[in-house]
Amino acid sequence: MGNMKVHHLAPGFWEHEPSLSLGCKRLRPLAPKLHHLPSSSFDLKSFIRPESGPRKLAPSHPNRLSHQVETQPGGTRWNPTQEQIGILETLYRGGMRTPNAQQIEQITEQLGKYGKIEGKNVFYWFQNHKARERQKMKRSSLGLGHSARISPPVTTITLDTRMEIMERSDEDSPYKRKCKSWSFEYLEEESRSPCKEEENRTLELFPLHPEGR
Amino acid sequence: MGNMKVHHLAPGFWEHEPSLSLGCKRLRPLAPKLHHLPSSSFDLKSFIRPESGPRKLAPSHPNRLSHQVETQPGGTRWNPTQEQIGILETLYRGGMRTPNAQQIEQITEQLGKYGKIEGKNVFYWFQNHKARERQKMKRSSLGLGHSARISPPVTTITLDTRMEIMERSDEDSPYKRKCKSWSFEYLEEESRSPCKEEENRTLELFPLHPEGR
DNA sequence: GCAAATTAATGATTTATTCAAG
DNA sequence: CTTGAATAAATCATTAATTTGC
Repeated sequence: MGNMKVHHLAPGFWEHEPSLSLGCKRLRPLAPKLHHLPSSSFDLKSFIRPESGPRKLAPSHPNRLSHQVETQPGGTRWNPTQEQIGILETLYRGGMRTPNAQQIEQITEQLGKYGKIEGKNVFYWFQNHKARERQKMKRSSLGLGHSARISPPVTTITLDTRMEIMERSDEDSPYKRKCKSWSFEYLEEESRSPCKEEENRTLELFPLHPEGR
Repeated sequence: MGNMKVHHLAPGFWEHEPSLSLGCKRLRPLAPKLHHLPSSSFDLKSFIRPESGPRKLAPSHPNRLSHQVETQPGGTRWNPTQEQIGILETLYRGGMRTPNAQQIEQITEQLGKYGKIEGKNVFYWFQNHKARERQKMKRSSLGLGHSARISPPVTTITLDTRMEIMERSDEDSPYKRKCKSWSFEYLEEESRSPCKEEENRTLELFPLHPEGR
């Protein structure tokens, strides 16, 4: 549940992503966690946003970077630029394995300077990279008993504000649960489906059986 | 792990649901829970909209609701009310297995009438329920060969706008990828750790060692 | 009758797999 | 074949429901 998180409607709210829409789907991030108050209204409504919005983030110049088309065409999947990968790997080597929402947000912001990117891409990158390093390691361990027990030198990198890395365990300890936060997002349906014309049908929610089990 | 949750709301929030039951405990009680708060807030506020305000909606009467106490903010985990579960099960029985973002949003909105809830709770509920039904089925299949091959009647449920149930496959076909939704999540530090006082430390991002192994 | 201790459920995360774009 | 994206399985953790001792 998976994991998810949130917002709304007002125009111009979510920032993320520039316009677009097209075929793509968007997501929504959000949801912070809450510990305390949640504001009342939830924010849930927000989930989806269709569209467009204002963007934000990358302030100025989108640096142009390496390749990457941005225009976005049909939007498909994220295609990281060299710079983005370099930064991510640096972070990974630095010990980061499962960044929290805040960290993801900041990393995304940084990487946004080099090309289009969303928080989920960062999230997935770490998940995949971690998993694949693990496989790779497992595979190679079979082949040889060499151990490179030495841990790599630690480098200090600074990314904007308050981002810190947790301690690094060479191995990446699974299950180290602490607290967490979330964000949820969702993609939007394909919607290519047939009629969608009716915006608010106002149907009723559930029909029957109120049973509560 | 804990986390999130929260509740609170102003008095008169939860509403709906009047009556209730009391003694029944059957399956899930209702309950309110809450503890105090961890606090922390992230700022994802950016994400979310802070609403701040005490707005709220629940108009009128603070009905007494099912119980669910809100008082405490401490958020913990979501505790579904009878009504919420009933609705979710109805949808599940109707064939819904992996609602998309839009659907989650709408379901959340509806369920919000019966108690506090967030989109992620809905998302998780479907994940867990689906998985646990699967286990249950698997377990029982071992015991007996009886088959209850009959599929439950299909019910068509409509939720507000454009929400339709997808076809139902008795079994729930895995990997039927279409679009999806996501979730993001992450941990927040325990923070109980020693100093955390500095909000913006601008720490460095990662410790060193570029070597990743 | 209660409340601590135990157990059963089930909400929330994390890890493992799989699918598919490029 | 590499790797971004998603889903499912495995776990962890917290709360409801029971049980047990006084």
